[in-house]
Amino acid sequence: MNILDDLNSQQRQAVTADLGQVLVLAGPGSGKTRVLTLRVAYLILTLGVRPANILAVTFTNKAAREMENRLTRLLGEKIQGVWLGTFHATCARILRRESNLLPFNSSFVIFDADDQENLVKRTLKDLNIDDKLYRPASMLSAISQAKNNLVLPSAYPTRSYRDEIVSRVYKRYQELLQICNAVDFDDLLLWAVRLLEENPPVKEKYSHRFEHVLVDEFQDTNMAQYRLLQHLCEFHGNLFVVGDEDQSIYRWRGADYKNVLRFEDDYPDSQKILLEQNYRSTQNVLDAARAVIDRNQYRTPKQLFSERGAGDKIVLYEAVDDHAEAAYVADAIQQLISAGKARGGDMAVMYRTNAQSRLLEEAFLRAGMAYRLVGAQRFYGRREVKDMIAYLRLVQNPADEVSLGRVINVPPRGIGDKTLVALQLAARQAGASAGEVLIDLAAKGPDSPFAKAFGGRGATVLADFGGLLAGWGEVEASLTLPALFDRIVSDTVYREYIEDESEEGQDRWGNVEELRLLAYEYQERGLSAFLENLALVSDQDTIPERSDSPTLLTLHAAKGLEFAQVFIIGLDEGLLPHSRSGDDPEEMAEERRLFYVGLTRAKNNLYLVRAERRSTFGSFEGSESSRFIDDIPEGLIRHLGENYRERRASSSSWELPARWESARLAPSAPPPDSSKKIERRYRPAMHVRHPVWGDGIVLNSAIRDGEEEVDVHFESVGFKRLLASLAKLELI
DNA sequence: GCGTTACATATTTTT
DNA sequence: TATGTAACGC
Repeated sequence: MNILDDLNSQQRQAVTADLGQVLVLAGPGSGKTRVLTLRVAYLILTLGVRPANILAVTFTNKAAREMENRLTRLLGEKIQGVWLGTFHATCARILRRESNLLPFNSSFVIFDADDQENLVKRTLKDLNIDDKLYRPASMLSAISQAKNNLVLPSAYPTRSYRDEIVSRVYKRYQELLQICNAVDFDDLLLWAVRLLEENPPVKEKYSHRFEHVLVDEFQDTNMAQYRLLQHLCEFHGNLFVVGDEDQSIYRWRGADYKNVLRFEDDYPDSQKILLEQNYRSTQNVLDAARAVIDRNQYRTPKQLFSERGAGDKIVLYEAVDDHAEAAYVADAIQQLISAGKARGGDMAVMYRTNAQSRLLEEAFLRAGMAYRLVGAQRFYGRREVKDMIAYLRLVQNPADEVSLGRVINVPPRGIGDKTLVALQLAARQAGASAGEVLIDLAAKGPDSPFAKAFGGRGATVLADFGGLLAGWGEVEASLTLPALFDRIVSDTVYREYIEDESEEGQDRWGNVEELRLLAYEYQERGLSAFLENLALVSDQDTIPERSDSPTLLTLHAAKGLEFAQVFIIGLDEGLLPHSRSGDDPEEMAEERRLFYVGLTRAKNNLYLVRAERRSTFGSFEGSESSRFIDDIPEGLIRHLGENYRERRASSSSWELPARWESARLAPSAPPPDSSKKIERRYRPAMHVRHPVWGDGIVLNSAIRDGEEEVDVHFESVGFKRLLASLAKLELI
């Protein structure tokens, strides 16, 4: 069997493992995708399993596509029928098939993060809850967490007053989703699990069908996904999962690497196979990575080894400040390129937070160097793109009030807040969807029973909009998708609305055209397939694959990628590990894994970079070296930078061009004149009144940077820190 | 409905 | 620092 020829013994053991439950723990660069793909090929070619009886799930479209390509190369036509896709896409597929058993119909739309936020805001308004005290983002994360753990609104625990609020918001949020004939990302999983649990025949159908279930990145599964897998493989019991606890970096999205341990508990007869040979990195890189990750608990220790030799030492560069840090990176990369030691596309700069990319970009720009920034502004997040998608969604699903709210007055057609609220009210009372009311208004005009609910002008403009909607609905079946798209653009005069003389306007229209191009590809499959893909495809998929420029990206975005030269910047306490991880050991362990993921992206060289001082929100502060650096054995490191000037002077290496010093910003302005003393106007225990927050008591007051900062406890909102010069505080 | 201003806020973001 | 947003006034 030639597909097994190039495998090492561990890989071969995994690919040809006996049926039943198999857990493959695959270190970075150990060929896990290869093993997964070959396992599918092995099932089909050697064991004669029919493709339609195989389900393979991944987390990203990219991973799914990658697998599909490799399988096609191996199997050709024989891959036809394999269910291969992301968790979410797989669930959506099942839900559409079984929608008669669910509280929404098969034209349901999938709400993305943006839509969710809109809906939660509306929920809060509905329930008269202060969105300052109960932030939509925090409500959503609580709801998401509940869904990931399969907790329904009725079962939401109410241990505190806050829980009580969340519970009410969760409940109402779900009702609104249902009114909109929509589901959110988490619902796709949750509903799929409920569908299987509450309808035994359905579960039987799918679990009979899927003789083999295979899973990629298993360490990133949450409770809902884990349960789903259990149900789907219940009948045949063939569950093949591949993952690496050490690369679990999505805890905050509900992922629980402990599912790896759970798997072994739940399936005591399962086989466990470790892939420990690394084909990517030099031994020095692996040794450093291992030193870092070995400090984590609850994991299977692995002995990663490489046959690529020790390689170069890891460079640790300590810059004087964050500007110098960025300048060093840009310079070092330029030197590498001009010395012919690397190509731009071989290099990446990784950081903990997106904000860190700004200084890098500036440094690259100043040096006249091209770069590729991952995850900056998202194509699908652009306003004009979202607008067009909202129109299309309304055609498919007129009940979608979030999309309706988005575009009913875009371009402006005189439908304000009041009219919109009246419309929703009328719809609720009639037990109809907002879209139906609009269409009825358009058809019957003043004779419509709804006309009375609005002022004369309101009824007219709403009817006009309803007319548009109804018109699109009629032609949807007969027009191709791009034709429908054009019709909407022309009916709404959308181009004239966004395209002005400015470059920005041109860009905007360009984005709309790009979306139309995408619609063109969906001529055959139609509107609903198009919308589903838009919802389930991530922005990562829109990144151009090929480029010969260095890549700038977050550590999260780097997972699964590899580069010859890797720079990791910001190795300071507070940034990596991030201060938000606080003293929670689980969070700290995740920060460590994140660093580990970054380290193991490197094939040849690693550059760890930090700054003695960096500016955070305006103020300039000294920073401590990251604790993770201390974990790397001294013998693997070569020191450069601020603290090591002597060594630098004695070495004639290219890592430190003299130029970088001049690349730093001009000396900063002299410190604010401290001679002009500022008097403290507020003292503890003073009673004050704020125009917004009302009455409060001064807790403390201090002069900082020539400004008086006052800490006040308000009766309405609690603790606030204010600038005396800005806040209009009144003594009472 | 639009532009201005004041102010709060500031991780990561596979789907 | 710089950015987004929410309330305010026209």
